Amino acid sequence: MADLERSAAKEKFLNFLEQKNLRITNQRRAIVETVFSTDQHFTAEQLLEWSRKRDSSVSRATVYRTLPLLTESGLVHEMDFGKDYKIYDPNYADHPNHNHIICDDCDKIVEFESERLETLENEISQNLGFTVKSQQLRINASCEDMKKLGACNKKGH
Amino acid sequence: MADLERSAAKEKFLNFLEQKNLRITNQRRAIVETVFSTDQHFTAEQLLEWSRKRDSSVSRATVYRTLPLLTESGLVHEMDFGKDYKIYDPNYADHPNHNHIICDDCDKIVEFESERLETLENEISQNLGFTVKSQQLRINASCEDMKKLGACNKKGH
DNA sequence: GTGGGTGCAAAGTGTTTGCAAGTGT
DNA sequence: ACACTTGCAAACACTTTGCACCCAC
Repeated sequence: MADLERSAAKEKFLNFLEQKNLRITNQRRAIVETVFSTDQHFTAEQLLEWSRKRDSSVSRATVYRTLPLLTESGLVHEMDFGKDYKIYDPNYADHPNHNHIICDDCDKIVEFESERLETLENEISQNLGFTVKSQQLRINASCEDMKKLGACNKKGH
Repeated sequence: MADLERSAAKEKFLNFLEQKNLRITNQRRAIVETVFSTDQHFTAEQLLEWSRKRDSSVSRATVYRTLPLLTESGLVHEMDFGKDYKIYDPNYADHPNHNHIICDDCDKIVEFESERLETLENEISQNLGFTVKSQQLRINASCEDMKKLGACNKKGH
């Protein structure tokens, strides 16, 4: 579904590097291609592992140094779900205001958007005298219905 | 305002310990009294510092070992605002569904509650086939209006 | 008395950084 | 060539844990 969007994102990021006079190295290319060839959320460690399949010379340091560039470019979103590592979301540019429900049983993460929610958030913030820069709604839940349908995989990842 | 609620919370926690056959030591007493004598959010390190004023024998290890008990008891809420340390909120029992706006400029945290928000969240979750266990809305914002009123303290802490 | 609790310091974990060598432009 | 990048390993910041001693019950 998102093949075109993904290669567009890759393109955008390479432009972003150019504009900042940053170099397009083989390692960065491998990382960027990895990021924008998946729809999945990932951790820094996963990104390292996957990127190394494309270019085994990619180091942990380079991954950690590239992630801030990706988030700064606005194409990837950094999230915190209360685990001790951060989770990155490559779908950010397409859906900048999506929220997440996490199943506490199987760690499944489902994204959703809601205009009503956004409107309400802006309203509340304005009443409190703030200007919203970003919002993040995190709902921890159990997907009981999914379990009944056999879709909740307790084994986690 | 919350003096009665706070000593009630302390009481509840001591009961919680009893029920689990855990001991009420001087160190735990110092930590608990510290927690429930403030309205402020705090970090583990701050809790250590404050607790040591009551009992200098409190160690970092004991603080870190007591915090999970406090959250397990439901009287304190653990939160993650994307910093590299966790923030604890002793107001949880009184207002279990409050949300937070963080001013990115001065790190000020403002709590708020909204019934409409809760209703909306539950509705969305149900539609997606989840049963909500907890929700956490975090809004990052800038308190420009507050600055105009002189209430935004850029110096942070 | 005994099983849980404590302080200490060492170990862990995810992430950042100093440095010398390498490389895109 | 020059400045930006890299890999490595050491450094970091926060949190957890092994151990021998201690103490609430």
